[in-house]
Amino acid sequence: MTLDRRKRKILESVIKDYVETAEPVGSRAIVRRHALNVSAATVRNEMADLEEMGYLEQPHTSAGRIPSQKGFRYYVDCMMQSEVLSDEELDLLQKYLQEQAQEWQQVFYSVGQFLSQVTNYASFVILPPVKISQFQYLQLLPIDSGQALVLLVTDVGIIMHRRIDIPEDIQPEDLQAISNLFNRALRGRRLEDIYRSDLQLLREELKDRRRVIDRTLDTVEALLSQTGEEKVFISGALNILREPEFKDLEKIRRILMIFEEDELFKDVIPQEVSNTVDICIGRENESEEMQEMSVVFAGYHTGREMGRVGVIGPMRMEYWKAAGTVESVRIIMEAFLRDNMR
Amino acid sequence: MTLDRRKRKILESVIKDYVETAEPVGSRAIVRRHALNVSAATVRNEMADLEEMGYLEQPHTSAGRIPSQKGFRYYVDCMMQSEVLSDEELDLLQKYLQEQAQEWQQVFYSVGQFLSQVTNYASFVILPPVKISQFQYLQLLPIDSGQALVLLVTDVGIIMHRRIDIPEDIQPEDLQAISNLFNRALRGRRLEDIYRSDLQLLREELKDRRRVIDRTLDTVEALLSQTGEEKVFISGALNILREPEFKDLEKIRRILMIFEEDELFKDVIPQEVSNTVDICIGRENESEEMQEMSVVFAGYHTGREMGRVGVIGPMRMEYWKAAGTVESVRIIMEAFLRDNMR
DNA sequence: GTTAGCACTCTCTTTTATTGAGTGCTAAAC
DNA sequence: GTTTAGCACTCAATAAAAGAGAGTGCTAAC
Repeated sequence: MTLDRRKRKILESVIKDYVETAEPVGSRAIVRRHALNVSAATVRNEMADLEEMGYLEQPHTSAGRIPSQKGFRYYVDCMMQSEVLSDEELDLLQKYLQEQAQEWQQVFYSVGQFLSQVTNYASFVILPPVKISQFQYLQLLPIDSGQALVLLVTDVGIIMHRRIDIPEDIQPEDLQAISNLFNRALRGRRLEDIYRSDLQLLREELKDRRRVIDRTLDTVEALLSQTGEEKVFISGALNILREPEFKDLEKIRRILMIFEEDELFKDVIPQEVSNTVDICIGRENESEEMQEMSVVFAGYHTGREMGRVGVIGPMRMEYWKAAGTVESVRIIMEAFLRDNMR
Repeated sequence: MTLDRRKRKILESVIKDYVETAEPVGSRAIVRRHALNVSAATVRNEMADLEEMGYLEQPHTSAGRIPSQKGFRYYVDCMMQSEVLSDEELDLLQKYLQEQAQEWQQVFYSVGQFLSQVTNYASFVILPPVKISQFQYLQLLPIDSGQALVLLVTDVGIIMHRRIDIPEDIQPEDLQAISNLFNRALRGRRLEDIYRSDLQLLREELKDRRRVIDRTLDTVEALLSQTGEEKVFISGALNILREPEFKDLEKIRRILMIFEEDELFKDVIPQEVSNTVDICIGRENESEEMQEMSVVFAGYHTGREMGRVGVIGPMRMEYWKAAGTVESVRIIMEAFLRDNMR
């Protein structure tokens, strides 16, 4: 499992060159471009060894070598040095964040934009599901004669709303009373608990009361029913069109469709995330369609919840750059959320 | 400018076959597939005429003919019979609308989904800019100690909100008083007028009053500053990957990037829209990137505002189907908005 | 253990033939 | 005058053949 110094150097050279050129790398090219003090023939012997060990493979007999999935894995595990963000990139990220600091969701969007711009891969930011946060506040507001707004605010300041019809004769005080009713019953409860049980109880309790209460209950239920979903921001998905290994339009279409459909996409990214950068290479991905792609990602905390952030690119990926960028972004984003939001 | 019966029949045959197969159409194929009571030689002569007149063109000498842009234009203007939605399609549209009827914006999204699914082209729905609608209602709501929500509701029920910091000691009644202040001053005014002038006046008038008022003014201004944008829903953009004429990945990327960026996209669709279906074929489009695509669109009314809806596909498009579908959708959507919303 | 040398392999590119769909033109038929 | 059969001709697309070149694996010498 452990390789000697020279083999490692050669493996690294193959990876670097292949990532850059997308072409198989030959022995001569390696001695020329990387200061190996040996001849091409020696490199050839070493490469033959590396192939036998499974770290390299040959598209056909008379071609150079390309790194195998196992080769990338070894590199990532045992040799890679993450490349940290440059000062310019840090400035850029700060600018992105500054500009869009007002709205909670905008922060994630900006981070995604930054990630895809800096890495040239598709980036994603998956927000923690809303259902874990707490009910803080419900307010019924009259908007028009016969219409009211049901407004629901969570402890992290997420706001949901929907309009309902109400009888014309109802007074603002009544609406306020109903709001208070809900607030007394639900304040501080987790949304998922409310959805699962509290709402039922409340419904029992309030049976045969006013129509508006029923409507409100229904509306709250409808609003909560969506809180299980995790919002996804994807940027730079079209970058894969630039990768020379993707020529098959039907394959591209399938991948882009996953990027388009949040529900599909979420299943592509592993659920269990740690706080450190994790990497799935090629067939390590569970998803059928992602067998030729790699995912570099990390979990991030927003208070007690956890979201996921990362990039997706071809297996022939600049892992060092991607890993460093994702890691930096994770840290800066966490800090930003802690300091500027709520 | 006017073609005799037989020439029209032949032009139509070429268009139908070419749209279906994406291959140049030969004289023999025409007599075989369409019940022309003449020989291939006759058709050849007619086709030569049509080519000379500019309605057909030949990729190379020994190929069949394909319709030129002018040919499509003639067909669309003088021969086309729009194909109305089938009963199943109408049912499907109803289902889409029923399911998503709750939220104003969802309606447009559903309509877009339907359009792209039925036509297999990319669809778009451009919403009228919010700024034309009227200020109905502003409410300051305390959420947390030191935080309040500024809530702005328009006459068509669009809701905008943002959180602001407020002094801890401020009372709910104060917030209500400030809300009332704004409401008295702004109710019924158009958002764009408020943004352009009223807000300035109000600022003068309220100078040196409480900090919260200032904050609120700033927030309202910030909210209104975005109301000039027209929201765009696009569906089925990836359908273009299926069209055989699009093989060049760089070209595809440029087109998809336009679909991704609302600001770019809006410029691709003509501004002046009537209430009937309009068609831009190939180079009739102003946009550089859309020279090989066609747009079938119509304007729709939502009260006094006007939005745009339509589909985008290759020049080799089923115009009859697209035009009929867009027209039906426009009518049904207008009716639905009128009856179910507000 | 390392390296020069060389035969060998296999893709990629270029060249050459072959095929076939489709045209345009001419002359005869209607 | 219009239509049609017939035929030579054109040109892309496909297939087959030839050539070039990058790179390997192996052998033998250092």
